[in-house]
Amino acid sequence: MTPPKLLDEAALKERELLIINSAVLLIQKNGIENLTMDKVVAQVPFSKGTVYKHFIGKEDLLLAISNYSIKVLGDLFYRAYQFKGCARSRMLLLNFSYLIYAMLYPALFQCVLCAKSPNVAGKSSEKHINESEKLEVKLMTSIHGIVEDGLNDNSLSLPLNMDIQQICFSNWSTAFGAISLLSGEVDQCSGRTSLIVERELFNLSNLLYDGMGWQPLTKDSNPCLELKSALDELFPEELAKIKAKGRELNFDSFS
Amino acid sequence: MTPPKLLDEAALKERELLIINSAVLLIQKNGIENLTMDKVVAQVPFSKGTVYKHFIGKEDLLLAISNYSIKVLGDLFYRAYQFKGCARSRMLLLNFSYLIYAMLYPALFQCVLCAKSPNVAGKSSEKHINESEKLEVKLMTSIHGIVEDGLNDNSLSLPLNMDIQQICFSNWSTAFGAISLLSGEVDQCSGRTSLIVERELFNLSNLLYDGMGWQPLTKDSNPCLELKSALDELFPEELAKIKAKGRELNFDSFS
DNA sequence: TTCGTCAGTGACGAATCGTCACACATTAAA
DNA sequence: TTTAATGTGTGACGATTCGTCACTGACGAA
Repeated sequence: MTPPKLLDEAALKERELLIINSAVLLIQKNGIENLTMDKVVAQVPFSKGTVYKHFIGKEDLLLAISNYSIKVLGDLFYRAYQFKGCARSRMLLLNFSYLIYAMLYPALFQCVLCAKSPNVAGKSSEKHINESEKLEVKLMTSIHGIVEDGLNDNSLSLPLNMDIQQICFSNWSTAFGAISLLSGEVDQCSGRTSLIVERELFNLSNLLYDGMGWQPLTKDSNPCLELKSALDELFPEELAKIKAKGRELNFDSFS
Repeated sequence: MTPPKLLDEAALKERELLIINSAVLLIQKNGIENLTMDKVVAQVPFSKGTVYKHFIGKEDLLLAISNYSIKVLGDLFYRAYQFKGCARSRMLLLNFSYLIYAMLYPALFQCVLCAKSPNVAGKSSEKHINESEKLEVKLMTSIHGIVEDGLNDNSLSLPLNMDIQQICFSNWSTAFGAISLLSGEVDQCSGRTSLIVERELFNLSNLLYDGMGWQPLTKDSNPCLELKSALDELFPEELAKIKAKGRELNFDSFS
């Protein structure tokens, strides 16, 4: 009479990942707006009913993809956090890991943006929403850690009326604004042709840190070269993949 | 044999605006994702075919709504640009006019974000795309003007390796990042509850201006109070409307 | 009056969504 | 082994939505 559990947890997870990966491939090929549950089902060795067992709807699948993306980004952030060097340099490095992520996985980046919209979050399952919140906390952990390192080595002091969380948010929203406005493939703003995302992110981050009074411990000759070599050391594979896509991080324009 | 033009331009424009307004009302009620051409047609004294004469598809309508929104925002920006006071204060004021816009017309704000996505831009008519580009130039004009005022009165000097356009973009993306991350009605990030959008926008903008070395000409005692009174003077109706919605700009938390 | 042109119509096919009645598999008890 | 109960998987189905297109009617010119 005991209700039998026929499926083990691991198989379910694996299947979920398979569905997510198939959906990501479809998004990369057709664009996120043309993602169709029917197409996903066609790509996958399960029927529609089974897919809907995992995701209560299209939006729920989208949120799950977003969560998967945030895991990927969280890994990049953590690597930046763990890198050698002074806190300010690592924070800049972290922002550039965000840019690398946006350039390398534009479809994933877009999924995260879409998942933020209330129409998606409102139609998703509690399970995936909770997971989303946990993942974002983890994402913030790396930023938080770097800020605390900066506070501890006295290179950074909290500005008036600001706490650590606000500092973290400042950095996050700055990077988010620059990257989301500039990383789109379509030139959205006219006259924006002269804006180069890596250069603006570099300048904007440094303006922000200067505004905070965040001092680099190493009075290095060229912070741009320092960033470049750190990126080469920390993200060699990612940079190679970006190069393979024909889009290269270019630091020559602002030496 | 001459083909008769039976419809005058003005009537067409008026009808287009009627369709747009009906669509905006529907978005406010049902959310942007549930906007349906059928529903729009039902709200409007025209048939589907006529609506499709004006907009080649749903995305084209969305872009048209976005353009309409940018006009509204452009007006707010221009009022901030024309206001009295030093350049830095007016730039801060402009950023807050952006926040007022996002709070007052969340549906419009969301439409602009959506219209940025390639799937919308890719399916829109040349006519609306061109209009979009022109409008964004106009939007940037106010920002550009304030920066030039700052340069002219020597309160601001261009940072190393940055031109006016990059300064403009810095301010724009900073405001965009903070507002788009925090103005959502859903608390998206966990732990974000302690972040207050008006406070973070204030702090972030000032950090940026400090980083640029942008000096306020008036050594006023309290820049926050100065902003508050400027907003009261420049946007009394808008602030009243926001109050009527139950959401008030609160400056008490960071006096 | 007759014809040509154009604004306007709404029924239609295609595509998509999510559901549900049913079929199959596995285990426990008889 | 048989039977019952429950978990798992299926894909046909109705409901929506999209954008089109053959048709109607109004108006002016010949």
